Amino acid sequence: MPKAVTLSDVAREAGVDLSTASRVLRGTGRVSATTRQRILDAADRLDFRPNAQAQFLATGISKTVGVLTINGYGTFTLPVLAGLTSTLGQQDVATLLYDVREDPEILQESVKKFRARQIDGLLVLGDGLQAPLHSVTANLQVPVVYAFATSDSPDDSCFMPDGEMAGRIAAEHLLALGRRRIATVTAADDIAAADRTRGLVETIRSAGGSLALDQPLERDWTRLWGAEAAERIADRIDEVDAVFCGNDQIALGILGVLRARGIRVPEDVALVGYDNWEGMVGQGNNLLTTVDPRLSEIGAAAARALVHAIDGSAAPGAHHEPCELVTGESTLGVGAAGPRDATTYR
Amino acid sequence: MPKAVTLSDVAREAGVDLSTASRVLRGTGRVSATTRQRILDAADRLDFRPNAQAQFLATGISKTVGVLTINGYGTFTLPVLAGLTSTLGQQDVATLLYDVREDPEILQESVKKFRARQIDGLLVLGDGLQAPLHSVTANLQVPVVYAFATSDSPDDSCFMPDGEMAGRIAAEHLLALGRRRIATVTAADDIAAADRTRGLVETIRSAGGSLALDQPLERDWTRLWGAEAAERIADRIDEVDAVFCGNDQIALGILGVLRARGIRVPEDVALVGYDNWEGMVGQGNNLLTTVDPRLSEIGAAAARALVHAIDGSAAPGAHHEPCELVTGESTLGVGAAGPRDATTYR
DNA sequence: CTGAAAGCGCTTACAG
DNA sequence: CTGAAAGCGCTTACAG
Repeated sequence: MPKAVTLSDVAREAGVDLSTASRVLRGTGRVSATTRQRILDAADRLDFRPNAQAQFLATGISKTVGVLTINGYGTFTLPVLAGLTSTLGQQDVATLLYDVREDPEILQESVKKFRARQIDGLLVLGDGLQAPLHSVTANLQVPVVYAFATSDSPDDSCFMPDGEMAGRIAAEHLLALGRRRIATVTAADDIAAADRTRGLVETIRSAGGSLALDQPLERDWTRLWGAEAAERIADRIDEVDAVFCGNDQIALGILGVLRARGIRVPEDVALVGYDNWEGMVGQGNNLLTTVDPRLSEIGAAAARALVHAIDGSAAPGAHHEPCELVTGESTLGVGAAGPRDATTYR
Repeated sequence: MPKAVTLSDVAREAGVDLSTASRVLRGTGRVSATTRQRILDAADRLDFRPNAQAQFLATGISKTVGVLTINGYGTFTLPVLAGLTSTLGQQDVATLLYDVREDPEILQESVKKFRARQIDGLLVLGDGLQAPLHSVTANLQVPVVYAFATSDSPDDSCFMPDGEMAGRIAAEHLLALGRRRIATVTAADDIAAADRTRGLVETIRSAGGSLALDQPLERDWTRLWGAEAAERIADRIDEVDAVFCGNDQIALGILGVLRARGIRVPEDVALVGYDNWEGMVGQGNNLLTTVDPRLSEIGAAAARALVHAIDGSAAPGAHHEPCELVTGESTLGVGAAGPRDATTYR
C-alpha cells in the first residue's frame, strides 16, 4: 500500500505552511495569486486527495446520512431507495441503512448507532401506503426528511407521489381521446387511492361531466378484484367507455375479462392504470397506458431536500412530486405509441 | 446541540487516564477487574458513544464501502442493491454509491472519490446479464467483490444466482408431479438462459428422459415470444405436458395462449417460470409456479463476503447462490398451495 | 496494570 | 498575505 500523499506533502512541495495550503485548497481566505498557483500545481503534481476522515474530524461533518427503512424490500420502496442512495452518492455523501420493520426497539438501536457515527441527517423511507409515520424528528438533533411517507407532524419535510395529479392526467388523457363515460376501479379505505380518485373526479367535473357508474368501484389492489369489477362493468357497458384503474394489476384483471366478454379495448373501453409496472419490470410491452409515479424521483427529491436542510435551508411540509403518463395500447390502440414513448404532463 | 460526551469525560468520571478507558472500551490489553468495572459504569452512566470519525482517523478504517452500479435502477438489480446496503448497514458499514452507466470516465472519477474517502472495500453491482465485467480489482488497493456480475479475472470474488440449480429444481418439481414430456421456452444467446436450460436438461436425463420437442425454443425474454412459442406447442400438444419458461413474462404469454386454445393449465400442461416476478410486485397471486432467484440474498452474500475480505479472509472465485421454488397454480392447480407457500430445495 | 505522550491528517482562530 | 499553534476525539506503542 503506497503511502497516501497528505496536505503536508503538498505544502512542502510548494514551500509553504500547510495552513496556507489548506486555505487555498478549500478556497477560503486571501492568498496571493502566485502562492495559490504554486500550491495548486503542487497538489496537482502529487495528485493530492484530502483525507476525508481527517476533514470530518476537524469539521464535525461526516458526509454520511442515516436511512431508516420501514419495508426495505418492498417492490415500490426499492426504486425510491435507489433514487435516494444514488443522488446522495452523486453529492458524495454516504448512506448508513437500517431496516426497521416497524420495530420500535430497532429504532432506538439505530438512533444510538447514528449518534455514534455523527450522521449529518436522517432519511426515513416509508412504504408509501401506511398512515402517517410517528415523527422521529424531535429525537434527533439533525435534519430529518421523510420519503415515500408522511409524518404526523406538519412541520416535517415529506415527499410523496402526487396522487391527485395522477387522477388528473389520467382524466385529461381520456377526455382528450373523447371519452365521456369514465369509471374508476380501485382499492377501498386507502388514502392514496382516494387522492387519485379525487383528482380524476375533479377533472371530470371541471369538464362538465361526472363519474360513470356514479361511484368508484372499491375493494382491493388485486388483479382478481379487477376481474370481478370488469364483470360488473360489462353488465353496464353502455354507461362506460373508459376506466381509470387504481393500479396496473387491476387494469390487467379488467383487460382480461373485458376481452373474454368480447368488449374491445380501447375501442369500446379505454383503460388507464397506475404504477407503470411493466416499465418497472423493464419490458416495455406498451400494453397498458399507465401513470408512472416516478418513484426514484421521490427518493432523489428527498435526498436533495435533506442535503439542503443540512446546508441550512430546510423545506418543511408535504411535497408532492409530479407523476407522468406513459401511453400504451389500452388507450391508443395497437401500434399507436412507440415503445416507452412517455408523454409528460406538468 | 448538547455537547457530546467524549472519552475524556468517561475517563474523568472514572478517575483514570483516557488511554486506560480506551483500552477497556475496546476490550484490548489487561486491566484490573475493578478499574474495568468503574470505567464501564462511567461509560454507561454518561451514555457514552465513541465518535466514529475520530476512531476512523486513528485507525485508518472508514467503515464505508463504495458501491459501483452498472444499471442502478434495473428491476433486477434493485433487490440486490437493497440486500447489499441493508446487510452492510447491519454491520454498521456505510455505503457510498455511484452509478457508472458503463461510462469509463465516471469510473475514473469514482475511483478518485473513493480514494479520498478511504473506503475499506468496493462492491461492483452488475446487471446480472452482461458478459463478464472488466475487472477493476487491480486498480484499487482494497478488496473488491462483484455482485450480480462476473468479472473477467478468475480470482475475483463474484456472486450470481445459481442458474443450473434453477433448471434442476424446476425439473425435479415437474418430474415429481409425474410429468415426463418437459419442454423449455427461453431466450437465445444468453448465458443465464443457457445455464437454466442445462440444469433442466441434465436433470431430465438423469431421470432417464429427454427434453420434449428435442430442442429448447429460444428467442427473447418477452411475453410476446411466450405467446408465439405457445402456438407452436399447441400444435404439438401430444408431445408436451410441461414447460419450463425462461422467465415469468414468457410463462404468462404461454399461459394466455394455451388457455385461449382450450388447453388446461396445469392439467394438460404444467408451467414453471423464473424470477418470481409476482412475488416481487408483492401480489402473491400464486398464479405461477416459479423459481425465485432470491436476488436480495445475492446482495447480502456479496456484502458479507466483502466484510470478510476486509477482515482479511477473502473468498475468491465464482459463487452461485441457491434459488428457491415458489409453487403456484400453474403446476399445482387452483387452491393447491397457500399464498406464498414457498418450497425450498437445496 | 496504568499513565504520559505522540500521532492520525486536517481546519481555523490568532498573530504578525 | 502567511505562519505557528491548538484542537477535533480517539488509538497505541512506550515506559514505568
